[in-house]
Amino acid sequence: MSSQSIRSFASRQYPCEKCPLRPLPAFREFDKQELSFISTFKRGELAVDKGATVLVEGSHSAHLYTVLSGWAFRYKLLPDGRRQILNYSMPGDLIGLQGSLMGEMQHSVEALSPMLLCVFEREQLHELYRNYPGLAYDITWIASREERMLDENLLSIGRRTALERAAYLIAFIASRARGVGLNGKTPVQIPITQQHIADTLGLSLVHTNKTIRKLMDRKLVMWRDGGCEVGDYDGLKKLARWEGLGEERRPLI
Amino acid sequence: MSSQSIRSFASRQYPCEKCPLRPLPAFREFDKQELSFISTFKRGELAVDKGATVLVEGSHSAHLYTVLSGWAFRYKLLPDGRRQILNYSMPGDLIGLQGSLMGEMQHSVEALSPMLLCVFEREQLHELYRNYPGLAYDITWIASREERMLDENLLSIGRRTALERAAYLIAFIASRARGVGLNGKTPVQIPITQQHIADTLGLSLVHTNKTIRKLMDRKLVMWRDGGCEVGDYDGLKKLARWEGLGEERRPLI
DNA sequence: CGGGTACTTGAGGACTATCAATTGTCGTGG
DNA sequence: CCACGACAATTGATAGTCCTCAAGTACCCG
Repeated sequence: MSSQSIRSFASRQYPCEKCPLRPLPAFREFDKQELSFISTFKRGELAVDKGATVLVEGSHSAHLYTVLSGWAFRYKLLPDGRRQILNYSMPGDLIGLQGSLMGEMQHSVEALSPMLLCVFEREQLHELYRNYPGLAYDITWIASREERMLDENLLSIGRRTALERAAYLIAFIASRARGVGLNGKTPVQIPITQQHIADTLGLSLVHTNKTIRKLMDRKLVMWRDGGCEVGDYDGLKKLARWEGLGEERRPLI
Repeated sequence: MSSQSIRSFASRQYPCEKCPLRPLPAFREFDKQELSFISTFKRGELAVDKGATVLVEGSHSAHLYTVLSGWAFRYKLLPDGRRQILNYSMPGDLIGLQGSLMGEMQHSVEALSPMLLCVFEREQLHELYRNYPGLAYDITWIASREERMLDENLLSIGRRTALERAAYLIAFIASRARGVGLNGKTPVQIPITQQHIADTLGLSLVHTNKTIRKLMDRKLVMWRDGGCEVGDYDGLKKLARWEGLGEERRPLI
């Protein structure tokens, strides 16, 4: 268990009205009422360091977060320490919804990079459902989107070969990252280690390394500066037999 | 693709007021208003045969179902035919929510036994959100529960050994089935073939057979009448290192 | 009886895991 | 500036798991 610091800021660097994410084409327009409610809903911002554990399996968190910046991953552990990464979170994604609804967290979340999170009170979720049916619908939509991603991951781990899996995963993450403008300069830099990939794909670290090496030999991906970059997005999709995620504009809570 | 008949009944054998599921201890109480709205929401009943395809990936279904009786499974296919079973549906479960929210179905659903389904109109979902925040919350809760099950399955396929996976899956299904009173007589009879188990666990049919055989040798499960029965539930849980799903009472839409 | 489906079993080979070591990078302390 | 430890990536060897191929059995149904 890591003990990296979690600092919270009393002040808001990003009031909702000036949310840096909302203008992105990936997100749908919100009307004034909705925006002002979200602004009330937001309790503050939380900055966490790389490696910090944001949420812990088994705990009862009173909060719910939206990623403002940075990357994280969601995972579960077996009693003997085997780890399975379930999905990744990046800007615009909701963290901790499952815990808010079901009471106890059933998975943990760890930051892959420094992150800035918007903090919401779990308690106010009821008010949201009572007074903002549109937002309530959005939250269900977001849960459903997560489910869809899990379905894809399950298909991948269960039925794709190691090489296809790796290709799928990298294409999938890169595709999501591009959707939220994480490709400022060159291709997106995905800040993960091969151990993360191994724990996502259900492979050993050694075999993951050899598999990624094959992708690199084919010039489909590059591994630089402790992270990975896509070399040939379409090549990855084709190898993985993956259609891509037909992402329409989505809500941002 | 199967072409078994799907018959619809104009009449209702089970008006919501006499729903055979609602009295079960697995489900939470609903108030009168909620019940009467659900009764309006319900459009009719649909009877499908074993083997029938209830929903098809890629289609735009106008409906959403709740299982009244029978079993089904949700799956995805790779272009070359490899199949991954994502989860199973049994009485009380919602089918097709993802499709209703996201437009296009991203997975297919096939009946494992004859089924009776309550049919709802996707269109009315908005009215539900507008006027019944409690039910809206319930629907999100249900989506979240599905996500939790997928998380567990992902952990299983990714990090458990073949033997543990099989033990987990059978314990998991049996546990859910018991929750909805499917153990009328003796232990629950799970109406699946070894091919289904193989496609759920990400294993080949042959290896699945050998794995199940080991479970049978240990008297943890029995295979009879083309279905499987639990021989030693706690033994399965222990072998799989699985805690069980702490199921509180849940909503029934 | 023939044909279909589901379950079994054995054998050989492909794919992955484990073990053990090496390399390279980076930040810290001498 | 270099030694040092920590971490990530890499590689080779060996063993084990799992897949594919190929048959064979059992049962049900027309």
